[in-house]
Amino acid sequence: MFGLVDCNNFYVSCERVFQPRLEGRPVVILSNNDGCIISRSAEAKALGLKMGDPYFQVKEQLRREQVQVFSSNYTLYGDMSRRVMHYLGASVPGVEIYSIDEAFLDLGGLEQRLTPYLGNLTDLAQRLRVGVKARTGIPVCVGVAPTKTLAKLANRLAKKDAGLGGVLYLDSGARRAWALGQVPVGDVWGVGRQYAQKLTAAGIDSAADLSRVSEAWARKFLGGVVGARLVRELQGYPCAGLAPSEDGTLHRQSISCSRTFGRPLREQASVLGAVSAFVARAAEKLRRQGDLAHVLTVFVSKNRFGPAADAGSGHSRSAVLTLPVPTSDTRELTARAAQLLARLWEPGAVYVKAGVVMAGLEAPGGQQLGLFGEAAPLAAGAAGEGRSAQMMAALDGLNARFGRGTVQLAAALGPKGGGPVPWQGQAAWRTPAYTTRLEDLMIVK
DNA sequence: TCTGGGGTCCTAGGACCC
DNA sequence: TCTGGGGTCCTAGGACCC
Repeated sequence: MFGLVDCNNFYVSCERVFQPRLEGRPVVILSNNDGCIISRSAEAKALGLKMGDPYFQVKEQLRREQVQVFSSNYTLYGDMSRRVMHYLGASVPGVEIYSIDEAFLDLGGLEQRLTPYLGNLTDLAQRLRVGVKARTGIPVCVGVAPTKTLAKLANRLAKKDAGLGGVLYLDSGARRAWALGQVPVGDVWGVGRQYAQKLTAAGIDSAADLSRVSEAWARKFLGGVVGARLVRELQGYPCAGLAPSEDGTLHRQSISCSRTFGRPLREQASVLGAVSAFVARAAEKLRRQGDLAHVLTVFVSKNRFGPAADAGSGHSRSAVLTLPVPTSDTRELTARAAQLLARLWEPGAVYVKAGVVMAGLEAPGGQQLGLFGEAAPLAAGAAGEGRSAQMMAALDGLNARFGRGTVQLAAALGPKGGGPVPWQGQAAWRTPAYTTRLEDLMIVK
């Protein structure tokens, strides 16, 4: 049996924890660069504001309706997320962190172990909900069902129907059938815009309808094996297990960093500065995960909304490099990224965004084995790697202690003589890092 | 003027190998 | 005339997720 815990309007909820005056009022959080709406309170949703609405398009409405607007504060959200996940991890046998605001729970066999005193899985889910709220201030809903897909569906209903008290357990065939009938096919986990269109055109409107299509049909029209699994999961046959997240962190298979610039850039030096800063950030994440990258990608994008951007595609170009030796050294990665950027560069072009992706991640050590598994005789190289690791550890230590960007490569610095960094974007309404910066600690007088 | 960022998995096709 | 069948790796692209 799976549980799915989902934080309600997570980013808004995080802000509300530290600003109780926001309770009951419409609140939205904006994406990086204050570009789009990415989190909305229930009151904001009721005003018709949509996920992804560009800020400049709804600016007037926000002002008129006195909506409280905030830039995103990922330092705060990340820390709040850790607290929620830690509590969940301490409360049930297995937790898979699915995203910053969602976690799957392993509730297998738990029903049998619950005593009359402890109650059933609904009671357990209810206790978790109350516990998270009491310890972190974050409201959550819980869905419980025999498959992940059904747990997501149950969670969705628990969130929508206030009468359920934030928890829904699909404990019988009858209840599952009822739940499937409640949910439009486009709201099923794994059905996006394209598939929803295809499905409704075929007369499949609800999750219940979708649960009745044949496997062959699902394979043909819903992306092959993915679609087949999706339908099986709706029928109650689990196709995915729980992958517990060790020590409360998420291990990723690729790590990236990308940003839309504060303003369009046409000078290669400026874009190189941005790319260097992105490499530094991504390499930091890479080292925190304890991995080396074998594959490096750099991409640059032109404005995809401009008049020239017909057909929508072709606004982005990327270059990929398989590194001779996997690394997490910012200096090595920056040099390689600069080469890739030079390869991509179109003179005269105007770029609005760039990014780097590190993939082919592996733990140190494994890559040095020779053909027959023996340690390769790379004494000099190994010593070099030791020095590199020491240097990077020192870099990370200083930046952790004195703030991000205290020590960085010259390539990632802004223009000489200070002034605004050309690639840095807007964050006009960012709240303090209440929980992670001593200077930002809330003082209660 | 202004339209996010960071992920996952799967498929298909080509090159190359034995 | 006949035109294998595995396998790998790589790239590009598509769809989805929060």
